[in-house]
Amino acid sequence: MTDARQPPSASARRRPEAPSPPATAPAADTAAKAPTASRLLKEQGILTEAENHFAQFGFEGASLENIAAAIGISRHNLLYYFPNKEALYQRVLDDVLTQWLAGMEDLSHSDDPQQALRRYIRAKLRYSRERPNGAKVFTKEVIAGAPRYGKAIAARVGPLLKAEVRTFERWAREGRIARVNFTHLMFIIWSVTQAYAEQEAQFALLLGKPALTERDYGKAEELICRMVIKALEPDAALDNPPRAD
Amino acid sequence: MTDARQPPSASARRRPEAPSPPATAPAADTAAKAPTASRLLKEQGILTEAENHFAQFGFEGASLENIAAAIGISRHNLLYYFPNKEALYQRVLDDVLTQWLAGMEDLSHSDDPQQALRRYIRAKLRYSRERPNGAKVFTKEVIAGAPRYGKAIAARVGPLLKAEVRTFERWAREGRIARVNFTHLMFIIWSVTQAYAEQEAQFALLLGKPALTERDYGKAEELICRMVIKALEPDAALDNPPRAD
DNA sequence: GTCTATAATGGGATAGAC
DNA sequence: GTCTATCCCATTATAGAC
Repeated sequence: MTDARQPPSASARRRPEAPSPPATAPAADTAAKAPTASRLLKEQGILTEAENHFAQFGFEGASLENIAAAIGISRHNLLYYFPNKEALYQRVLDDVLTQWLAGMEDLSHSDDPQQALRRYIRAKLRYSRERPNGAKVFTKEVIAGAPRYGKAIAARVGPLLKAEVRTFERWAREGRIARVNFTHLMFIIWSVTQAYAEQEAQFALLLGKPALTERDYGKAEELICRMVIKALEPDAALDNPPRAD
Repeated sequence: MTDARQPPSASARRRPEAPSPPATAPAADTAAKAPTASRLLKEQGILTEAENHFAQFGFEGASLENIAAAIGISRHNLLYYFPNKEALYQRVLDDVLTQWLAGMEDLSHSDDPQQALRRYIRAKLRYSRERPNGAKVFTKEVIAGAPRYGKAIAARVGPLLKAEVRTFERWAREGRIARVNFTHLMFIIWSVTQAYAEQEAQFALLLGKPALTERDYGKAEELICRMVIKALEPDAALDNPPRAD
């Protein structure tokens, strides 16, 4: 953890504005809130830092003061870009969820169960590795009972999960996979893949390493895929009990 | 406490001889100062409430004021029983870890891989159901990078995990289970079983229920066991198990 | 053991400077 | 449009009085 936290110096931080305004189409949208590339850039910087702090301290524990200080701006400057703490938090979670749901849609559109699952697990693990703090913020929110983001989870994840389960059930009817409880299967896949983001510190600690390597993630992927795919291997012709959901 | 951190030297560990059990750390303070029964009772009440609050708000977010108020005492009365927030937090985590490690020791002492794993998964899921807040506090600590409890994890979990992996490797040598990465297998079992504590809110939300029922936990247990046991079925025809080393 | 005072922190609103 | 300064109020850790 780079803790090169520096006190917010009172020195004036004059950043020259973008010297050349986009002369191409300035009049396209007259007074419509121009996205202003520099603003988007700064927002992104705030969001990244906020993700780090929310991941480490949770919603209550994180402070706007520290988030702002970590990127060298004042708290009031931060509040200019996001109206309040809650809005900043919601944006962080929105972005994480958007990334995850993209991977889930891919899963539904495939037509080869094994390959689709392998791809999904691989993608989810890659997110965990590349953007662990997003997963951490999400899990902390869920642990607390999803008091601030529960509605968004129900609204955005619920429908996709149902579609996913329907896809699995179709595959099961076609005899391509065994009929297990597919909802719980998704819960389990989520849990495991996210654990490699959230608990990286613990896993690395127990492996005696400073951090997990690409090889470690490869081993995890191999084992997770093995577990999922073996569990979904059709039970041959032993018996095919139509299991109640 | 005891900084028994040892690098996982694969070289210095040649003999599979049964190692002397690495003296699990005695649970916190012993009977050094004869605590009265009423004091123990009050301590337990504080610990239970602290577990709830730390689970919901994290270390930074929880306040001694609220914990004390929830059980009808003053903050200063609480501070009489626990010197500060940090000590209270450590005690909560000590108690959780003690419970988990007991289940792990049982796993090592069994002689039937399948039965042992089923029992372990069932026990871990039962903990998740009966005492979800302990798991939540633990996971939140790990998510934050284990800044306050990392040493205890390394000292208490590490040795047991190694013993566990050695047991699995013996079973694999005997051809009773397939040879997978057993360390990651344990990581995965932990992640999944704990997820049913930490993420109960999310799972229930997505199932459209106010809370998970015993049936839900039963379904989870069935699927988790299936995944683990199928993944450990010896590959038989593919490559013959290495009978002797 | 309980109650109260103080200092520090943090979120938020408003006004105003570049 | 972007950023800073001042004020306000709630919360809380800590210390000390009773």
